[in-house]
Amino acid sequence: MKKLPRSFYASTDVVDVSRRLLGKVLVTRIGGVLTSGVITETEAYMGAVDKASHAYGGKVTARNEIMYGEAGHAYIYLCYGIHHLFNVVTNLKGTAHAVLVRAIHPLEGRETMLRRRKARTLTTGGPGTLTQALGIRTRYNGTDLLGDLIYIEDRGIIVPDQEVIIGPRIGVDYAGEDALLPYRFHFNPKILG
DNA sequence: ATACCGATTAACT
DNA sequence: GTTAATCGGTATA
Repeated sequence: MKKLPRSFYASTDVVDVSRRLLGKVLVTRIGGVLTSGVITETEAYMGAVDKASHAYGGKVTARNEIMYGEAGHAYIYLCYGIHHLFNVVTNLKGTAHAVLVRAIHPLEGRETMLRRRKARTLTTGGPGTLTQALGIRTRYNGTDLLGDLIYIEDRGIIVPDQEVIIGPRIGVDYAGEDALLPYRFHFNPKILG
């Protein structure tokens, strides 16, 4: 039940952070309501040297500047005009590395998540649906994950290497050869029991 | 000011 | 397999 420390995020290896986030628990207390889920899928984005990153080439804009800041903050942006995508900023200040959380396995607050999603069945298997379930929106861009609004806990869940599927990232075909990099990590939530 | 487009999803055939 | 929905970010003028 312990919140991940700043040092977890400040790692200079964003791909390693991406792998180690599997099995951790993403928690929100938005509107005072607790919702949470086990992270089951992530992707690493390697900043300036990654054609798939918003920070490719060292580009700085009002949208992506949070990625250049201190590790352990949330980078949240709107995609396709509809979906709020949640990322964790890693590495040192000035290095725009981040991990996209693509899927969770719901834990606490199922009723709240169902209501937010306006759905009969609770699916959180995509980067846009999980943020909807957890109440994450672009207005929380820049939130410190060591605070009490949005944070990530280690509850001792171990995801063995043999269960982890590694492959190319989704939806980044425009990134040329970088679209083929093995920066996507996921596992079948069935192993959680 | 105007035009193009996306780290997606759900509902189709 | 296909495609409409939808709007802020970004580039261009």
